[in-house]
Amino acid sequence: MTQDFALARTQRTLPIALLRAREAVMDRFRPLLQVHDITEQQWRVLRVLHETGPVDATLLAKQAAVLAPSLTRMLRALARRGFIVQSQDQSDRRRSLISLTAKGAAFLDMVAPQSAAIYDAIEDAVGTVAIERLLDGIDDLLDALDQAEPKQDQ
Amino acid sequence: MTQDFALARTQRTLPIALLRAREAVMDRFRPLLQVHDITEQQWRVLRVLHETGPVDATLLAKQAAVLAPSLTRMLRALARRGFIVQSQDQSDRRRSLISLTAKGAAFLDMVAPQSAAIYDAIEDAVGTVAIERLLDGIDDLLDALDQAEPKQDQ
DNA sequence: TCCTTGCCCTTAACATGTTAATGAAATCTG
DNA sequence: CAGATTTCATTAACATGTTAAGGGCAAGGA
Repeated sequence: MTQDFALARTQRTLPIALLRAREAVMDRFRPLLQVHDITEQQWRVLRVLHETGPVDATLLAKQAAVLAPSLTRMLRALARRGFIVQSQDQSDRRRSLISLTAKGAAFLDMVAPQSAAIYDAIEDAVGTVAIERLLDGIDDLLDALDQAEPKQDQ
Repeated sequence: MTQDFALARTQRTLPIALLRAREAVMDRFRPLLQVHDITEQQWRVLRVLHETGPVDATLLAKQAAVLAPSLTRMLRALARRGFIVQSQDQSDRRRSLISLTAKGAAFLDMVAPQSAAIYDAIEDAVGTVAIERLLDGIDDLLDALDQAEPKQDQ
């Protein structure tokens, strides 16, 4: 009873394949994150903050690919550790500006080389060209999908 | 301050790119899942059960790409709705065999065409060839990663 | 100005992700 | 066969995903 109707084989569908790929990649990073007592999502938030400088929560959430309610909780945790500070935007008091602290930047500088080394090992194993092809394929997928269903943002 | 040290641009790394791709695809399925009051993960479990027939929890978890503790909770919910039944394997009483019920199969048959239609729309938007290339690229990634770090399973 | 609308962030509630620990059963080892 | 080890499933504890709702603020229209 392999495929006797309209559904594709589960292992050969985008959602599961993308999920598996992500899990396989993240498995390489998990030990590092665990040693430094930080979650994958928190690490993404810190990296985006480093890249962009102070930003409001909405943009930060989008860039780090976390949902707003998750970000609210994570910021509490990151602030408790002194990695970020949150201040009110004076020109629009609904907005909250999030900034990396010196302590947060130092943490990033400490972990970044190890993170980069893991990524390099992945590139060695998979091949830089193959990874670039994959990233390009994903970009094309994203473009095609929001071309077909044009959301208002971006 | 775009990239002044070892870390790559976040938007151009495998973990985030794979996550975004998955989100973009799942956005298409979410309305359907919501209408039928089922989660994405529960839908995966039902589909795998349909494909494979009765299986033990460990294999089911692996095929559906969910963790064992999550599966335990989900099976409780799916059993409550009468979609699956759980029985003890007599040859190994640690194992629990999970089977799709007639009601579960009927639910699958009802939702499957709509799910397939959404997938077809995605294929139309993205292109079958591009999707196949992406899936092949992911397969290569997975192969390369567990070649480099050979786990005992599979 | 009032008031409606929309946006930003937060909270709530429930489901899943993640790791560690546990009990029960099977397997291995001496 | 007894003790140690491994495996299967579950539970626990905490973090995040997901949707809905709410409060505060901004912008626009009558």
